[in-house]
Amino acid sequence: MSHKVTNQTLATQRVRLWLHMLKAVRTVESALRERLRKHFEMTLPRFDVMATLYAVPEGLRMTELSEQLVVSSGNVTGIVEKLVEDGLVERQSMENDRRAHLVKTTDKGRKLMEEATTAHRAWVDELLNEVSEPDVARAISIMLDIRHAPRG
Amino acid sequence: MSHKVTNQTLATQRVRLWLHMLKAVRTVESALRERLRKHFEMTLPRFDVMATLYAVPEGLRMTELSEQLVVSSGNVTGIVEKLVEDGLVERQSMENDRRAHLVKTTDKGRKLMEEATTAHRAWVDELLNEVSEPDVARAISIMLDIRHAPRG
DNA sequence: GTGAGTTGCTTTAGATCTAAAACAACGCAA
DNA sequence: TTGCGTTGTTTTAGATCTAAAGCAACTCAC
Repeated sequence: MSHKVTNQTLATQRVRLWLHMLKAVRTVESALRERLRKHFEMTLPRFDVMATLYAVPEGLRMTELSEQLVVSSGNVTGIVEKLVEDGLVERQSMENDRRAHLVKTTDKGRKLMEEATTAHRAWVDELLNEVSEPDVARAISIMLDIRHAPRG
Repeated sequence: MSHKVTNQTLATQRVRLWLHMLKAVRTVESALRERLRKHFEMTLPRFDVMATLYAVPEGLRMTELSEQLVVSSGNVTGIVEKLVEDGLVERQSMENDRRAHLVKTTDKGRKLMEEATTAHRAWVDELLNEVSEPDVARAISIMLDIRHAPRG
């Protein structure tokens, strides 16, 4: 049955892809982490939160942050706490729902991210330098396919 | 200058790709973590180490493990320690280099991984189900490009 | 209105992680 | 051989992370 054989091979290839995705992500993360620490004395998770907030001046709720970043809500609580201590973000209670908090960057935070996002963009461009424009588009589409696959 | 504009757009697209890669990886990791815990009472990092060792019966040194998995050596020390406690792997001192240790799966570990790798393969196949065969090949190639990019 | 279920977030316990220091073993030039 | 830089791992301190429990606020059918 060539059908079965084909599927098995495809499954094997998908596992291979998965492992390569993991390695690629960890390699890039490692490079970004090192540079963020060196140039901005900032950790990668904190930058990720800051960058997400920097892109949305109105601010985001904790839940929205954790969904955007695909991390647990408890995790976001801790990171935001540190960022508040550093004066980079501020939390506001929401009038229509007293359980929720709106998190937004402070002036200090925006000032920092003005430089940090520029550097980050350049670093990512450099780290993904080998990926051509058509491949970038194709890869984005594939990553979206993966994320939106029907979950059993 | 169309050259500059083109490059800026490409840089922006590369950042977008990077963010999509992160989300895709975290989404798949999350699904795998949940299933590993449910079906095998095992964490993802421990499975990753086990799977790497399971593929190499002769065993691997700590450094080789950390390079394969793209994690710090200190991290591997901790994970392997837990796996030894669980009787899933064993450490042997190497005769030609007394600093190094060879880590290999035990019978118990191989027995477990016999089932676990099968399930894992099926899960990954399901989670990446939307990715066609040509796209899988393309994506693998792109991931390799990223990992082997010249590092500044 | 009110009680049950849901939601938004924090807390807790415990497992990863990294960076950097510490150490012992190695290798090799002088 | 002896000194010294390198290598392989572990240790340490501290920052993330997740899962799950805990809590308060919200919703909505009754």
